Amino acid sequence: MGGIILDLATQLEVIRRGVVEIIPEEELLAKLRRSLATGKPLRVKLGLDPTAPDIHLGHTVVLQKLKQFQDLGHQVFLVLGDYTGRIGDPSGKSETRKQLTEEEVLANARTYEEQIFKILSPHKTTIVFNSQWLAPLNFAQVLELSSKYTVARMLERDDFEKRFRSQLPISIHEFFYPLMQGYDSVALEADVELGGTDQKFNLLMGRTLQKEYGQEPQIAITTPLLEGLDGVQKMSKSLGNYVGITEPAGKMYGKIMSLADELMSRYFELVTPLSLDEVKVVLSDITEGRLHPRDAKMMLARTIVEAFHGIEAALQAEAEFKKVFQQHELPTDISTFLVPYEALANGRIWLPKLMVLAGLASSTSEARRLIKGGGVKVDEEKVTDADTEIEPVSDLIIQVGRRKFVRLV
RNA sequence: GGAGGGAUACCCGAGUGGCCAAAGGGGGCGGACUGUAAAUCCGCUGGCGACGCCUACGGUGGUUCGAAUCCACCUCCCUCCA
Repeated sequence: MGGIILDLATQLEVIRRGVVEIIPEEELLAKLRRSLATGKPLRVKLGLDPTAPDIHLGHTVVLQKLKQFQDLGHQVFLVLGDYTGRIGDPSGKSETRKQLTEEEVLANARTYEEQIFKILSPHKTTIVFNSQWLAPLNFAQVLELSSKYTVARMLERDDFEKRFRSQLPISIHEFFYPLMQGYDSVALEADVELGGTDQKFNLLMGRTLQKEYGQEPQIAITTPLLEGLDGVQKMSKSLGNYVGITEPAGKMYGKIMSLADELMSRYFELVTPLSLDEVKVVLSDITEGRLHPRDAKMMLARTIVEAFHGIEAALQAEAEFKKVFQQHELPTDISTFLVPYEALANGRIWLPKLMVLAGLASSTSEARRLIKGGGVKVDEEKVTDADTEIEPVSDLIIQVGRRKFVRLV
């Protein structure tokens, strides 16, 4: 339904925007042309490996590209790699990943499904699990699949090659990951597969296998990888340098504000809906002194939060941020803590103990360190004596560092 | 199947009988500076109402006044030969 409405040039322009490579572009052209002529949408595939169940801003780059395809009227398939997830994609990793259990994979996949529709249109998206066609394969079929590719070619892949050269272990089963992902394309008869640049090898494997199985090869389209909060490594949950799309507005805003300035342009380009021209204007305004980098970053944070939480929440997060970090005032919402009666001695409590109970420190030893390091304030007064005992009157505010607050009740 | 090497805190990695709660780096946390950051500088980075005690160097036993360090066995990893 919906059908293909836009002409070739427009489609191509939309598809090209922000991608790293289209391999090969002429074939894409041919496919699009045929699709226009026949009215048959292209089958566009994106595989997700449900190892870490939270979608973050890094994923949104490729998801947005997928969304564009579906807006153009093409048929979008989201392959949840429940079967492949059991192996763990070795792409870009220098070591063997741990294998997940079936239960873990399924639970993660369900979480993905819930989050994915913050970006994609549910009724235009087909979600499939690759166990559907991988699980029924028998040993002979698996052998046949593995005979379609050689060890030498497998070792061409950058990360395998590195591991092989530095004599790190590569399990045989890891060779199956690209084969399985490629087979997904065969099973779906994909016309296009999307993926981050680190997926290039796997995407090309799809082409190879489709040819082997007598199909027209898919087009591989790669999107840039978004750097994580550290600005160095790609955003990933396991590295902890991510912004999850379901995170609360305030937290999301704060995380984006903590980005290094140099990273702003990447985020503007890859995760905001601003056009490249608009981004250029923002950047030149900064370099020419018309726009304060901080204000640009606030605009970035606001725009991103708005995309996932709406304009109201975004403005509120921004107001809160200004209040706490620019004016150094107390935040509006401070989580409260009730001191248990039995923790009191003569109506007083030892501060480190209170901090542990209230979740502000993981141990009294850590609490002592924080106090000695000058990071603890009680009612906005710095405390430096670790032996301090306080009377826990209600509305007393305990602050640790710049961002952890607790109000006693 | 045979020979050799290794496992140290969140990670990497030094330490080969007491001076070791364990060098150094990374990461993290706190402070200063800022624009919130980055960069830079300083401090902290096992637990315990603590100038002391407890738990810790893959696991289990042993030698010793004393073990991360020496011995035995076990587990896991790697290398070379086949």
